[in-house]
Amino acid sequence: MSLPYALLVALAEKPATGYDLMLRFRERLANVWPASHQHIYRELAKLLELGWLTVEAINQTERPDKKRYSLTPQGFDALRAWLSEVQPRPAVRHPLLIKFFAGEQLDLMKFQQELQAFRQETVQRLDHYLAIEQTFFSQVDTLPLHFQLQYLALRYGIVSAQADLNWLNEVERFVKPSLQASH
Amino acid sequence: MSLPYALLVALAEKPATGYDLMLRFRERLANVWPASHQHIYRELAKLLELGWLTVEAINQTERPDKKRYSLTPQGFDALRAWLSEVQPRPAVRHPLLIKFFAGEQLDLMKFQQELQAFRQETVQRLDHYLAIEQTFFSQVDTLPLHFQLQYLALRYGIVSAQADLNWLNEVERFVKPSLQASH
DNA sequence: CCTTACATGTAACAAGTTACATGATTAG
DNA sequence: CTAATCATGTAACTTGTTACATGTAAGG
Repeated sequence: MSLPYALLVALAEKPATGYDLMLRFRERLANVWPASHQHIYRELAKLLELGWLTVEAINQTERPDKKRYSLTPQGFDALRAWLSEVQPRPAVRHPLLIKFFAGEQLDLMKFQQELQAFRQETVQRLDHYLAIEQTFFSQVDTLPLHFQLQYLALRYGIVSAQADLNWLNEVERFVKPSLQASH
Repeated sequence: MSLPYALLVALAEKPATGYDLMLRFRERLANVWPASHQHIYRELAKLLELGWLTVEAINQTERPDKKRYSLTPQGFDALRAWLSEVQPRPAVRHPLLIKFFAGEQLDLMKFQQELQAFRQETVQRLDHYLAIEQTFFSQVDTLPLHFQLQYLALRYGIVSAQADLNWLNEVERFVKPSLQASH
């Protein structure tokens, strides 16, 4: 739904190949809109057919040939139109939360382990984000707006991860006593 | 991916028709796993074919006939197996966040409006959750564990919505000055 | 020698959304 | 009279994942 526009955003900043886009998505947009190379190539083909992109073939001898994509004027128009629309909040489907409705069927020991795993993953993700914050955005107030905005997208990741951890603490306060009572 | 198991969870608690399930999903699982009636009916058919459910036809005169689904022993086994596996954290794809990478292309006035819209929606959602918390869970410490767990799923919604609002405050601190500077 | 980086794709499948379809009853 | 509730579905489409496919070069 939004992947084509995420690609337009990336290409509006700078023309790129599918491979470049894959790397950029992995580095900077993993938190915002994860995308596989297969998916990216497929969408690029569609955008090309829509006339929103143009390609330029680049022949290389040492490396495989590549294709550099850029926005056409229609591509820029489509992007700006999308940017002006209010986008709906995405539905969050969280498998872990389903388990909170399983009642009797739930094995509390296993459940506790899963909560631990989720916590660890969240801590790692948070540390990763905090490291980026430190190295790239310690002087964020002096940076131009477009960098500040990227910083705020990172902050979304940080704030969400911290919220998840706070919630996990709450969960433990309820689950731990029951675990001990049961044996 | 997880919808079939969400259905098993619901049916393990109490046998139900597709319509019942749609209502339960709308009321209690909207935050956890939103699902349309079409999707639910389709998945029920699959689960039936897998042998995880049985149906019982109920003929009515005043209302359309209905079908009540219940778990088979295999259904219970499949559910417990799934509950014991660690589920991967879902990828969050947030269209709004893409806009934070749009730089020059972004119309700051429109963007500000979208942020306002997101804030309003989030406030409403939060109020809704807080109302549920008040009316059903004010005595949560005295409730049995399976209700406490459902409460914690609600808490996830509350904590996430509050985190979103905190983040929106941060965003405004950066975006508002730029808006004023630009005219 | 093995893995990673570079570079591009096709095909099959799974999951979710939207549109269409039908038909009775009840509440405002 | 109109909308909502009850009750069940089919079909087309979009989006995302996984598996398969190919081939060179550089680094450890």
